[in-house]
Amino acid sequence: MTMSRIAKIAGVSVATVSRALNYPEKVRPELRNRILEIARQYNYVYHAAAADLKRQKSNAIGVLFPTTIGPLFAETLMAIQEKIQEHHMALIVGNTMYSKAEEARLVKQFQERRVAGIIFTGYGLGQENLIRNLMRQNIFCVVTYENLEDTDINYVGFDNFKAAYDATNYLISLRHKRIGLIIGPYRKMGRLLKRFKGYQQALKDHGIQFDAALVVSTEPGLLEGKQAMRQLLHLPEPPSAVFAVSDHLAIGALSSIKQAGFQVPGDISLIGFDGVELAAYCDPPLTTVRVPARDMGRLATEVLMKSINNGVKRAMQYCLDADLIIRKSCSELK
Amino acid sequence: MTMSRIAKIAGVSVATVSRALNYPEKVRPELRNRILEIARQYNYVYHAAAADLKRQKSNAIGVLFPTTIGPLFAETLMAIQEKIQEHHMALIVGNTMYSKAEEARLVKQFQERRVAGIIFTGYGLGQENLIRNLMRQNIFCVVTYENLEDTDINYVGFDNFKAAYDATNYLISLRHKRIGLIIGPYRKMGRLLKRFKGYQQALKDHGIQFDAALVVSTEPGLLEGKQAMRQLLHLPEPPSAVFAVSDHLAIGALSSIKQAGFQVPGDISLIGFDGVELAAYCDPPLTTVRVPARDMGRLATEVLMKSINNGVKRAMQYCLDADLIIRKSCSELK
DNA sequence: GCAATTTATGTAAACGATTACATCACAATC
DNA sequence: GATTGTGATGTAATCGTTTACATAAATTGC
Repeated sequence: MTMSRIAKIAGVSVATVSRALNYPEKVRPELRNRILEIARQYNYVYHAAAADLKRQKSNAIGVLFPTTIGPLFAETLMAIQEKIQEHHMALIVGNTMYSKAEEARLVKQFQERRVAGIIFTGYGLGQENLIRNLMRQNIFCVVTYENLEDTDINYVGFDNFKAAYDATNYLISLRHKRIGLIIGPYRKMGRLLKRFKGYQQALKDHGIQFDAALVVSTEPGLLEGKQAMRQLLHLPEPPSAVFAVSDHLAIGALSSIKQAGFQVPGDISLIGFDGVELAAYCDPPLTTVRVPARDMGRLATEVLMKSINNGVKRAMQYCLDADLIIRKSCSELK
Repeated sequence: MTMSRIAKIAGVSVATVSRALNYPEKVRPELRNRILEIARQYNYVYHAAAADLKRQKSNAIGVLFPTTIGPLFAETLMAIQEKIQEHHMALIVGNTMYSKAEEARLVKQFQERRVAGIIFTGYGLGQENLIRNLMRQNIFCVVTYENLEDTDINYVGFDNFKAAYDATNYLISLRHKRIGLIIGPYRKMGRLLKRFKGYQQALKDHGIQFDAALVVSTEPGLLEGKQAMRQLLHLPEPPSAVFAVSDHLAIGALSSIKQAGFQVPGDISLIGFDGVELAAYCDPPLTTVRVPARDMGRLATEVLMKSINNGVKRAMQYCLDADLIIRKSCSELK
């Protein structure tokens, strides 16, 4: 079933059918209803590809994630999803698996489908040129999880440096001096690097010597957190507090600490990052930094929609708050 | 940049350009390279919509999830993702939010995009007609998380009844008689209903009287698990063991039990469902039923690809194993 | 009652690929 | 050397919409 077949049956032109379907107010109600009725009867299904071809754009938008495992990205994805569906658009997703090549492939795929826009989630280093290229091709982009202050790129992020600084600072305020850091592959990822620097700066600002032996860089994951913590525990002079830069890492670390027979926070204070709901259900409930995963998703999608509907305009940039959530996993050093 | 522009520049016909791009072996190497080079130079991007229109199908496939929060579905999604990307296809995702209407809207969207197939993840009740309709329109479907034995529908699932039966049975083997059940909205969802029945049957097979007061049906989620457990704890005669039919519910329940000052498994045995990695990192590590989330995703995608490539054929149906994983959260009733 | 405006509909040309079919050159066969 | 076969390329129709423009009919204003 196609519009022209419907047109034939209704004894009108395809233009009228198209209008009846897309701009109902443009066709006389009586006729419109007749057309709609025929479409329904014959099970007409709109052919998006044909429309996309003619209109030279689609109503699909692409989202790029490193991975969707881990509750954080899943929340952002969910928020994006909801907004997208509100706008009756389609969402094409891709996982880069932290690989540049895979990312390139996916972006190409998005271009081939002529997506209206792309949301980059927590992207790596230096995609700025890629994004500018896309914008030039009229594909609007937004970046989440980062703040790209001195660029002309849309973003909805938070201050990774400050968030890590605050967390470290909190530990210091509890008199901790030997503070371990368990962090993802920060050398490869802009926002992790910023967090690393936030940690360093907090130490520096309080006259605490940075000790490379106290930082473990690892892949994200529960097991990795556990292993990293074990490593820290075996240090000649183990830390009295640990900042695990993801709740998943922290939960892994927690299990390692308990297994070694230590108490949290009695023997070791532990602070996480992300603020996933789960952190509140740990034993003890995990102090953490809440990153605005849902809000970023929501806002980023809105920003994208605005860009798309109003043409380019100037960059829209939002830096949301990431708040320290104090629960029970940290205590003052005796 | 379009094929015909490239054709003009190269002094050949569009057909040749199309062939150079799609069936490289069909055009003389020298000419092919010249065309490819021009395409590269002029930043040619393939126009998927145009091809889809002409070919009357797309290389996109749709996936439907109730929601993507909760680690389980996220894992399945990830597995699907990987397979899809291996096949160089595009993945359109939609969240039904457990709503029939939303599901219908998304399916329509998929149809409009002429997806090659749809993966239904853990679908509700009686979509069988919907699916048969889609198949008739040449949109191949696979259902995961369910086994639809006596139908002609592709599925890659596991035996929900048996999985729940086994878990309950295990508790019974530890001499428990009052076994609580915390479960999602089983009245609305086929697979939850089957699990409920598995629980009932296990009781029955061991001569234990079913007690409706011991089952709490709730939305999935940590908080809900916690509340449900609280409710169970306040019973005049609380259960000595609880089967929480999702690890998330179980973790919520666990926190509730601890908060009330009871021990797991000393006072109350607890068993989860799903077998997410996280369950191993609880305190105590959670005994659970491992559902083959990744495998279902992988296999379902493969089944779909085969359907698509080979035309319809007979239904492919796989019932994978869901194993009981015994850890530390259950003990024998004294 | 006529011109001017508005509203409803039709006409037809795109959009950018794919592909059946036609053509042509050349090699292989007897 | 005529015939057949093979491989490379071209021709042109087609997929199902959208939309600028044309036209016709109805409404308005004076």
